[in-house]
Amino acid sequence: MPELPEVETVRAQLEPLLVGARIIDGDSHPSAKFSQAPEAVGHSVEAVRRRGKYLLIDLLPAQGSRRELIVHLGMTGGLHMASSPIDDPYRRARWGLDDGRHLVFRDVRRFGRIAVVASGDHRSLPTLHELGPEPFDPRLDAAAFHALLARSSRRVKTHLLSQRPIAGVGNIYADEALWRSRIHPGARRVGLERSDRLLDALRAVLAEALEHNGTTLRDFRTVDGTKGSNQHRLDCYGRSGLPCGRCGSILTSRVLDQRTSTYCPTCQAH
DNA sequence: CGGGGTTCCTGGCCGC
DNA sequence: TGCGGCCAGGAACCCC
Repeated sequence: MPELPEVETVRAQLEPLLVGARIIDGDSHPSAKFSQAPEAVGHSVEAVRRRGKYLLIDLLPAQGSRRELIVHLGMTGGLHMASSPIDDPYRRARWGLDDGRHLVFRDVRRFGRIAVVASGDHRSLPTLHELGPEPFDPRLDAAAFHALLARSSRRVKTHLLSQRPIAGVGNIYADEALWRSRIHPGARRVGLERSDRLLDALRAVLAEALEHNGTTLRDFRTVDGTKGSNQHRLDCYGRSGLPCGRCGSILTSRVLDQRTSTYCPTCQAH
C-alpha cells in the first residue's frame, strides 16, 4: 500500500512530466471519492508536492486564485501517463493535457481519493488537515517527537497510523520501524529514549525504502509502471512465522485495534 | 474532543 | 475445476 516512500517515488516521477502542462478536459468515476477530479480542468500545473501520503498538485488558473488537486492513492491507486487512454475498468479519473497526453488515475479497490480545493484549504480532508510533521523535517527531534507521541494514550502503532505524530507512515513501515527500534506495537507510553530510537528507525526505514523506489507487495507501481524493490528488504512486515533476523525467535502476528501487527515477541517485549 | 467502531471495495487465496 | 467465504487495509464518518 502506498506510504511515504511510494508516494514520494510517484511524486518525483510525475513532477517533470506535469509541471507546465495545462489540463484541458477530464472525467471521473461517479463515486464521491473521485467526482471532483474534473474540477482541475482549465488550470496549469505549477508544482507537484507531497505531504505524508497525499500528493498535492498546485494548480494555476487562467484567472482567479490558485487551487490544489489532491490525490491519495489509498491501497491500490496509481497515476500513469498515456498518449491514448485504453479502455480500463479500473480507471477512476482522467485528465487530458494540452499536448495530447493524459494523466490517468487507476484504482482497483477504490480506497483512493481525489479532491480539488482552494490552495491550502484542507478542511475537507481531516487527516491531511491535522497531519503531523514530515519525518525528515529537521525541526523534528527526539524531544518534539516524544511530545507528539505523548499526546495520545492509544497504542503507539495505532497512533502512528493516525498520521498525527508523524506523516506518511502506514502498516508496513510502522511494523518495520517498531521492529527496528524494539518497541512493542501495543505500547501505550513511549519514553524519551524509545521515542529517539523510534524516530531514528522511522527515518532509516523510510529512507531505505525510498532508495529502492518503495515496496511492491502486489499492486504498487511507479508512474512508468515499474515495481519498487524494497519488498525484498523487509525484516518484519509480512514475515509472521519466520525467524526474527536479530534474535531468531519466531515473529508473530496479532490484530491490534482492527489492524494486523507483526512483531518479535522477544525483541519487542511489552 | 479523544477515542472507538463501521464502512467502503475487490482480487487473491484457502478449503472443500 | 468451481465456488463460497474470508481477508487486507487508509481514512472518512458517525456516535458517545
